[in-house]
Amino acid sequence: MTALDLQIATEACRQCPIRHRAVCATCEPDELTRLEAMKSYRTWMAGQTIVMEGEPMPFAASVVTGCATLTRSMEDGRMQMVGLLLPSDFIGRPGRANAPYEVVAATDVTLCMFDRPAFERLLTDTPHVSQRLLEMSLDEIDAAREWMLLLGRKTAREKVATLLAIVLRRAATGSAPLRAELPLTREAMASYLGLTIETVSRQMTALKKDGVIRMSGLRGLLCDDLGALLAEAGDDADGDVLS
Amino acid sequence: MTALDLQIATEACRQCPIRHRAVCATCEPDELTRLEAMKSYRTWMAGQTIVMEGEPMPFAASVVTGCATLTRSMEDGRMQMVGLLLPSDFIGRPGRANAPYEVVAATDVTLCMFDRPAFERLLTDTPHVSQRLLEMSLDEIDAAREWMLLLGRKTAREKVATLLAIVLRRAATGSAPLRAELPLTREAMASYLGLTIETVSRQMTALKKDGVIRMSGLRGLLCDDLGALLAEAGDDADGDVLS
DNA sequence: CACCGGGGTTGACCTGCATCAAGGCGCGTT
DNA sequence: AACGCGCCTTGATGCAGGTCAACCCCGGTG
Repeated sequence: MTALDLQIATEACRQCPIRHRAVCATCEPDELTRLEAMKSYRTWMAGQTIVMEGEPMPFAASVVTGCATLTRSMEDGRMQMVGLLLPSDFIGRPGRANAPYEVVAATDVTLCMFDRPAFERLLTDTPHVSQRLLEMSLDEIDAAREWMLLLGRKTAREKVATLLAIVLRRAATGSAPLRAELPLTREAMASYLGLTIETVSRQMTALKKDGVIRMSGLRGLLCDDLGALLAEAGDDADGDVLS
Repeated sequence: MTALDLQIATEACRQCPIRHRAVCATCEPDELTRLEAMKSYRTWMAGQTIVMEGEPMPFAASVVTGCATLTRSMEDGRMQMVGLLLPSDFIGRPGRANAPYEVVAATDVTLCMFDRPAFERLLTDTPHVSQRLLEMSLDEIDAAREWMLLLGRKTAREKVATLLAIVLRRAATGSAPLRAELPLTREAMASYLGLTIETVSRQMTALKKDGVIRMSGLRGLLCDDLGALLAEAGDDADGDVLS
């Protein structure tokens, strides 16, 4: 996350704590003051668990900076990431006290947290908030469905290319070469894609060898030709993935 | 769908057109009359396309009887089912005119359809409706995440067992042997599970051979021991899949 | 009756990814 | 410097599931 992004996030935070992003047109003054009253900030370091699977989740929150992951696991230890939270994404569902999945900080992460009971009261009181939350949920459903296509039908190479494209898109600075900091370890990438670490690694080197991407260090990702990357991703060049 | 189910569905329909299911506690008289005014019914036959991928979708709807599927496809023809709609499920997102995926009738299917502009007006007017829709969306997100775990990490045998368990659960009559009519062809099952037809077929015969399930005809599914089936599914015996 | 066509099953073979194992690189610690 | 530890890469090998092809079953139709 660049200094500019941080500034934008905090700027927006004054405007609309739920989205932590550009002003919400429908924000109303009384909602904002009530939200202000119940919010608090907290930071986790990369790798720390924010909520354990099945544990009570006494808050709802939105991501201010950094990156967190939602993960479901099976008894024998197999794991699948089921949510990737970047700045402005929202965690926690009203009306459910327990988290059905583990929430982990992928990078250092700062959340803007809302006391759950107070937040639920706000929801029932003010239609605007629940409508905005509805919209965000619908976006999330679309993202999840795109993700299912990836998990169910794409090859390893397409999967990796798709993920890299998603990251580049979210971090887009505008002018080529596109440049982004990978917020995920190889392990997290594998978990996202339904692959193993080794396969992810092999596909990354293959994409490098074929000139589709370049790396500067382990985390620095550059791409001269997003079109080529999207072609590798098997998407029809739109890929409205991940809300 | 049995005659009893049908009766329940129509019964509930008078009560709450959105869910087409047990009475919604929060239904209010004026909402109901407005919903009544904008709704209409239509039936499709098994195999018919209800909405094409990318086409305009001039309505929102809820499933009254039968079964429909949402499918995303790639340019080269690979397809992945991303939604399975059973009675009481809802299709169509307010605020988006075009369907991002294909909707197909898996069995003969009857929808209760709402004119989209009118429905959107109702949404902004009455908070209850959007709150109920929010709840349903959140359930759908949870189901999608469970589904991702299946697509990303489960073996073919586990996938098939999981799907059969889901169907049995939704059709549950209570007493063993559990009995259900499979609403899906092998092709649709394969599409749901991210497998090929052949693999689904092989796993089905394997599960039969191992005494986990029995079939009466191609569509009739019986199970004497749901616990055994769930064990094969790799779930920790809860599996709150598919809302 | 023969014919056809659509859905399902089964077998033989192949391949893409997982698995297992070794080694490299960067970094903090003694 | 030497060591250990995370994280990543690379190679060798195996297997689950895809692919291709044949065949079955069943209901509809001329």
